[in-house]
Amino acid sequence: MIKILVVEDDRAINGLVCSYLRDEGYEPTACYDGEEGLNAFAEGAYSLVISDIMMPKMDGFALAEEIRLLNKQVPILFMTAKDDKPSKLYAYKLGADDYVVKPFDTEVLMLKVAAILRRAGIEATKTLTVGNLTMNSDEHTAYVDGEELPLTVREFDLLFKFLSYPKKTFTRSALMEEFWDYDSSATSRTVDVYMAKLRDKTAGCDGFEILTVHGLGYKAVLK
Amino acid sequence: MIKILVVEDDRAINGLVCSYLRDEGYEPTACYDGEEGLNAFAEGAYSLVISDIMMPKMDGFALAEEIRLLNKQVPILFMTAKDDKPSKLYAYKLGADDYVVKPFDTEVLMLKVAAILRRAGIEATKTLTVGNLTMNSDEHTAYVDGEELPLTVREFDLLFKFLSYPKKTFTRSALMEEFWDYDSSATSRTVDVYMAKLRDKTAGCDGFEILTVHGLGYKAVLK
DNA sequence: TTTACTTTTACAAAATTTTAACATTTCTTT
DNA sequence: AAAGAAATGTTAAAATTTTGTAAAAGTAAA
Repeated sequence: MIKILVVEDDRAINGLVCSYLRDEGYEPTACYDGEEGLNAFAEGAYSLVISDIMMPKMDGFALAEEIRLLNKQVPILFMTAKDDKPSKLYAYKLGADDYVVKPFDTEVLMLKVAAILRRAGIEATKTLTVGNLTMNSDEHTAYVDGEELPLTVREFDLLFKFLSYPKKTFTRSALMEEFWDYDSSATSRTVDVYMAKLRDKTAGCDGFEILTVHGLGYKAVLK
Repeated sequence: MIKILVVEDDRAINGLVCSYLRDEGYEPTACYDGEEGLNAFAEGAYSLVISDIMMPKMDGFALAEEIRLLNKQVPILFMTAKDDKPSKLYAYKLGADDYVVKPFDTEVLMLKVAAILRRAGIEATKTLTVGNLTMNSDEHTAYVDGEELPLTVREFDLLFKFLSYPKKTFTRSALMEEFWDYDSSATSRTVDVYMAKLRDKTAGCDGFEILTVHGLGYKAVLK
């Protein structure tokens, strides 16, 4: 699933954009100011940031500068009412990938999103890379240092989920609900067995670690 | 006939690529530097540009920029010895559709060409060659080492699909949806029977293998 | 009807999932 | 700090699910 961060203080516009993105099969996260956006970005692994420019607390340009410190590659798409050249130029200087002027056609926005992702090589191969591990959800394969790491479907799904949301703690029941059949009678201890398997199989990975959150569940943390 | 512009100063490589393209049924035009390539592009209606990056007179990036002024859509595929990230990113920014690093496998290049044309909605090749197997979708025929391999319609369709998207995993239901009648009541186990048949019939093929992705479906991998 | 192809069926084989038992760690209470 | 309780780690066998395959049964075209 391709995660997109939407930062826009106008709740109506934010909701509209997110809803269209969801319809297109993306996984949007809504934030309502730059500060919130930056925090969210630091937490999750986003493939694209769509941001307004004029916002309270931290404007879009400041947000982009901060994001660039964290990640030099993630594409950024600005939405703005300003149509003057200076800010456009500034946006491109910050490595913005595109620029839509409000009011915009949501269809145009979706096309731009698809184009940006394609250009960034994200859509083509739905891959996730953490350290020396690369996972490809199309191929359902994982590679460590270029060598294939055999994972069963359930192992793959769990690991992909954990690495898509680094630092987030997942409870056993949340995982069971998401990845097991609703009528599965399996014990939640089953999850523990999978965690042990994943820890074992990913022992050679240098970019993350699966930690136990005693009394709650598990999480992956980047290192 | 699909016209492809090949811009590459190394005459040996240029000739090789053109010859393979011709074998696949395309109509390649050879140019030996960026300037020549740009002139040729302005003259003819090309469906795809394959270009080296380091060339005399005008390099591949400059050529791509010029071509983008003339045509915003034509797919561009770069060939290069450079494997560094900056130039890769720059290439994508220019709207490159793909990127092969020299020395490359001509077979891989042909598959990429077919994939790009398919993505661009341009009618793809009628023939597909993987190792000693050649399939022709027009005639619905397959040849292994020049000898005809008898395949039924369904077998042909399935194999052609798998080899068009090597490494991609296809679920049984996705295959049923694509190749079986909407009202077909056939079990998804039917797919398994076809896989067994294809494995049997393609036992003499040396370029690929049909693998089971337990719990998901099947995929073809090149070897 | 014959022929070629498709689908089902049934059983074997393989792979994965789950359980269960015991070991270890972490937390809580004293 | 120590003991007990609770949660988690680990492992291998058992249970279940998925897949391989051959042969029978069904279908449609020549």
